[in-house]
Amino acid sequence: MLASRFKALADPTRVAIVNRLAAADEVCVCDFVAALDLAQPTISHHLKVLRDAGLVEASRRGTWAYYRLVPEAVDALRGALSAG
Amino acid sequence: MLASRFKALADPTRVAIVNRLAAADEVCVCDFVAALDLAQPTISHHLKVLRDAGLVEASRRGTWAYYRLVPEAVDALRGALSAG
DNA sequence: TTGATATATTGATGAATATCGATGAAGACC
DNA sequence: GGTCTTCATCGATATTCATCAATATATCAA
Repeated sequence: MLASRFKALADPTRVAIVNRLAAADEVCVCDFVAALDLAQPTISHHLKVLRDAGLVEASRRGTWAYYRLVPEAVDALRGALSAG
Repeated sequence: MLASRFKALADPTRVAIVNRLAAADEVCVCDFVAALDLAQPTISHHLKVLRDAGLVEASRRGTWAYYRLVPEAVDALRGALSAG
């Protein structure tokens, strides 16, 4: 659905995550934990919400997990805000 | 804030309201009540959420209230989904 | 195998939210 | 004035959500 994707952005922490991902291609989870002032499980929870919404995807390389935006999903949201 | 505007869209009913407003310039509250299958106070509540978020504004003409989108606010959301 | 580090999941709790019925406020019409 | 219609607000309730502590999983190194 569309609202479930907007719902994934209905939180300051998750907007901050998406902003960082829009700026840099890939971001490590550890960077989010360092940058946002929240416990690690909380960050992990927010990343899961964004993953479940299809807005981001993750790849694991060694011990680290890297997240990036899913451009089509972001485009879909942009489109929903346009007339038509 | 930005997330509070996304939060205003984090509900199917409110996405439907915004969709209708994007299609027609102005929509009467009574039309929302007729179209969406919810009680009138519930519609009124959702319209207030959108008003508080600055996404829509209302004008009263006689007994009826007409709602329309605030283009700048919608543009701000679109912009937040773009890089930069 | 043992230990250390990086993420994810689970469980609990307090706060926020969607919904409705009842009520209030304000205009239109007799 | 009195009544009807339209919309907003209030009060109550059930559900959802953000957060953390504790624990689990996974990878690497020694």
